[in-house]
Amino acid sequence: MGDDMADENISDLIERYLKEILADNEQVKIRRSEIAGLFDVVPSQINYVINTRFTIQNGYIVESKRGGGGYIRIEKVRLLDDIDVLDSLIEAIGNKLSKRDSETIVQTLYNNDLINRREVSIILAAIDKDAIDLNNSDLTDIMRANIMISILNRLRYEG
Amino acid sequence: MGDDMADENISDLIERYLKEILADNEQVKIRRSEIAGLFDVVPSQINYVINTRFTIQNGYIVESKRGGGGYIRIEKVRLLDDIDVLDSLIEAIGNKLSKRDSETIVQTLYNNDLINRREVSIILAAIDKDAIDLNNSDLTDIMRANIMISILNRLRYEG
DNA sequence: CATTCTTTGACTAATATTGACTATTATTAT
DNA sequence: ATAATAATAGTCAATATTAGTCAAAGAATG
Repeated sequence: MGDDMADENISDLIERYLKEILADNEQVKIRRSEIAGLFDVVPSQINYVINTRFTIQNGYIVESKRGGGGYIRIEKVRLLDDIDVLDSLIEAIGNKLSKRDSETIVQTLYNNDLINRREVSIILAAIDKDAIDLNNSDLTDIMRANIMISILNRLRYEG
Repeated sequence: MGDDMADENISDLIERYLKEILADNEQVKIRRSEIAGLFDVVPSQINYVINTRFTIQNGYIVESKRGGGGYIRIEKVRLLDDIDVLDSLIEAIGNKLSKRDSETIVQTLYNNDLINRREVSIILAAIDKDAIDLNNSDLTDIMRANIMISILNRLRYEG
């Protein structure tokens, strides 16, 4: 597996194409079918490329709209200098998250000056037991994990 | 292919046109067929734009009259105080909440200076589709409603 | 060979656009 | 006054135009 450009697959080419645009622009807005046509692949392959290569972990956020004039927009975000705390918290959460552990995490965020008091209470409201309760404590813990990870990912970048 | 806005759909253009007028005026009074002619669309598309983009949740009230000299008037409403904004938003949510409506609500919170940009994005992260998805779109909308109400209630006494 | 990554396409979902039909109000004719 | 007509706006369902999901097939990797 020499790092020869010739043996790149099409997904890699599409990735490279988009990243070249993103080297000069904060964001790129595409019509899915256009890019698919440009590389002669089915439209859903664009989703594959986005899902595997433009994730939030890599510092991209993706927004889209369907219908007439629809689009996919990929935006580069500036990651914070010190995201180690966030990354290790995300790593530690896994699939499920208890109420108790979630409170520990929020406390850690606050202690590390990653969020302020007001943000503490917004986050606690978002994962409040009564809000996300599903009459199934396993599902509740899964939901809490998902929401917390989503918020932690958001805190990884500026703006 | 950077951040150009040239390829919006017509409904977005009409929305933008009306909001530009509303930036300088408390209200805008139009003749439906005139605006339709201006953008070369059927008159009922104006209703579509109004119903999807100038709802009460977004801070507009719409009044109209048929017959000769008929019109549509869009008015920006000024909600009395913060509690009123929160109460009417909570009232409007009900049992389920779509992604689109949730974005409108967050926008309204921001427009009324109840939350800042960072809080906007934390809240959006908390109700992100991928975070709260349960492979059942009805349940997703219920979950989104619950979380949003929980957050709005928190803001209600958080100041 | 087993596993993981890529490619494909059928099906689904969201949003926009159109137009036929309806409802309301104003104006004109009787 | 009343009835007919004209001039508006509203509703709703059909169609068009996008993007998303998912699982199966194929390719690459180790």
